[in-house]
Amino acid sequence: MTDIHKPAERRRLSMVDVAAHAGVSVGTVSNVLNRPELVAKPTLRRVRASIKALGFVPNAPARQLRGGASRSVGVMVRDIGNPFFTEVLPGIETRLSQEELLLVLCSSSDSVEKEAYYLQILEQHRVPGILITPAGDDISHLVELRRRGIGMVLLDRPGADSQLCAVAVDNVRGGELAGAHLLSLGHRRIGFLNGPSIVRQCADRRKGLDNAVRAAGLDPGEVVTEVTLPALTPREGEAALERLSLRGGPTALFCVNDTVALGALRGLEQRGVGVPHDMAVMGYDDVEFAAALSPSLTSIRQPKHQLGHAAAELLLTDSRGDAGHWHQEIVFQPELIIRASTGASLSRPGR
Amino acid sequence: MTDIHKPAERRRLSMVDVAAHAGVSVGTVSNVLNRPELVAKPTLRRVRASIKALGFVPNAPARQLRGGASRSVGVMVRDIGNPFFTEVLPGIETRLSQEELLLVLCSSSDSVEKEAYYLQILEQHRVPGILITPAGDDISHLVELRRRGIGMVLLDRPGADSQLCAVAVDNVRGGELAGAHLLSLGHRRIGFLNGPSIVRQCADRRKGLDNAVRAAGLDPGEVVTEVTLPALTPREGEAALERLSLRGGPTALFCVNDTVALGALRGLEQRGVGVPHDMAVMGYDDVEFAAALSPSLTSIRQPKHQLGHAAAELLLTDSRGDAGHWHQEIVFQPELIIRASTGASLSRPGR
DNA sequence: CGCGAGGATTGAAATGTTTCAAATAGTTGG
DNA sequence: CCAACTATTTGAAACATTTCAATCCTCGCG
Repeated sequence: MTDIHKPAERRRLSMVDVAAHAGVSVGTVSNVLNRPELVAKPTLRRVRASIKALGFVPNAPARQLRGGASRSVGVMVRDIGNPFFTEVLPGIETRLSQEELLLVLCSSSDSVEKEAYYLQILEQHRVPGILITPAGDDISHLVELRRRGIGMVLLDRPGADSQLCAVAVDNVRGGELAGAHLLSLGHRRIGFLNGPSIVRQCADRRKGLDNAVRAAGLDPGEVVTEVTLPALTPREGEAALERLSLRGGPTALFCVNDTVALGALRGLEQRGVGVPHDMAVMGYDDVEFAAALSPSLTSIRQPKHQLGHAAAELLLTDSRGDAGHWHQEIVFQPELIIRASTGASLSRPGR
Repeated sequence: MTDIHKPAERRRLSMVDVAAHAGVSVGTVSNVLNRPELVAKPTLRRVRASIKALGFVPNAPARQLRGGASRSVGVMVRDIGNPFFTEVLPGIETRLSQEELLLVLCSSSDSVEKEAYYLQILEQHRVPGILITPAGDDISHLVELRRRGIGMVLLDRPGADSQLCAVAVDNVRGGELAGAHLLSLGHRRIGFLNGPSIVRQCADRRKGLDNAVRAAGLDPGEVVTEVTLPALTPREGEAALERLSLRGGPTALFCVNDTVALGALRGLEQRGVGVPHDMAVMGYDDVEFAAALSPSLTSIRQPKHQLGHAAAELLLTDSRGDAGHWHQEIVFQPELIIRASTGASLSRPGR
């Protein structure tokens, strides 16, 4: 007969209480929880009954204090609002939940300081690993964390020369695909709505675009007009149009991601600029909604779910500290998805 | 001169090491960290120098063991892939990060078992609070957790009779708005692409739709044809069209959310059904991309950022266990956003 | 010169686990 | 009936903190 008289017990139950209730030692209770095969059947039953009767819930921090690393991994993104991350997250979550790992989500909001702050907290929590899309260009602090024993995998960012594992999509190649596509349609003046060039992905896509222009025997300086947005949101995408002379300016717009393209599309419609006739537009990422936009958006597809899954996988091996594992880099290839917004069957851009 | 000879020290540093290095007791080190005002200036300097020199990082689990509750709150969503949650998350994150709280993200994938599993882990971690969109209809287990001292706030779900705080948008009202809009355009046969009715939001929106139909003096059984989707994804939205006799069937489609509407739009286009002329379509949530779809999507707007922010706020007061705080419910009002997909200026649905 | 006040520091208990060597009980073979 | 095992169980140390009563100084004042 378990009978709780106290209306609201102050102290939470511990294994000591369970042990007393079941008439065994704490060591045995611990064994029931962690190595039940060592415990005799009847004892097992009895202890389990006590646990249930008392409503005992093990204390994870205490466990961890003794045991070592935590069961949560950190995932740091630059902006949770970005649908790209939303589509990568399920891939990560799927893999982590298989390992019964908790996912601690941090958003650096593109601030190096906030990133540093969160990293510090994660280290204090003794997480076994961190999956991160760094806010800044310098990743030496990440290498340092890795050296201190925290698994570290760069997400959507090449590890390059550094000692870090990385999972990325080839952004230079993506930029090339986009550039080549627009050039093949006859465009010779391309507006590039880009993010800040300290963001690696942005810089790489620009590089790819330039490569494509040069490959066509043209001068990037002549062909490409870049507008740098402070943030990759629809609002900024729309606002960026102001800084671009629409008439007599570019005949095509390459947006550094679909979110920006969405804003651009909205803005162009308001200004009565027809897409793709007056202006071709393409995005990047091929997020879920790209195909359903008006007009449907040509984009560069990234295997987002796979990206997340592979990153999680790599993090698992990295944080296990498997011998024989040094840094590894997985690079996925982007894919050009042609849709209406670039009017692929266009003879020559108007005017 | 701090000189580390060991190539890779096994044991991590603890406050004991810092104390030794600085020539003080551990108690003092602790004071430096937690109540620096109690410590004499020179000592403070010395200890801080030692911390830096040794690279000491406090151990959060140990801290918590002594101190009590953790600095992480749980956020349980039904599906991280759903853009609705993506747009709610920033609101939550903003508020939590102000309190220097970590956000542990759990996705129940609409499984009651997975939800229960995660809740158990969160309880073990002694989180001070949980923000949750429950997977099932029964929330008694949540009330129980609350009783055990874990702050609990229902997200996007009315707390109703129960003892829980809740932040929600009035889904019945949303359904009414949608229904009234379609009816006012002359539609008399409405297809409703709904989710499983155990999901509260789905059931409520249906109820609202029926209300609107009745308010117009009509019989919901005649007007509404519901198709129940197993999951609220574009894919399922598209597939659902098969189960609806498009010709001679409904003249309008109400989709339980924008993600489903996106799929429906895609499917209708493939089948050559013109929107809004042959079929009016509306969604729910008014997510970021709704305005830019082809055609732009009429939807029911929910104040998503506010929703997240308010939920986090409520959770903070609830987990502080402030006296004078009992359960509180915040209900936001949805708003009808009319766009092209319902062809608002339509005389009468064709055929 | 002695005393008390008050600031600074210390030492040890307490937190809830896990782990492991040692103790105990139970069983089998001789 | 004992020895030698084996299967269980136990008790205490260890983990890294925080907290708090107790101690130690150092001044200032009478």
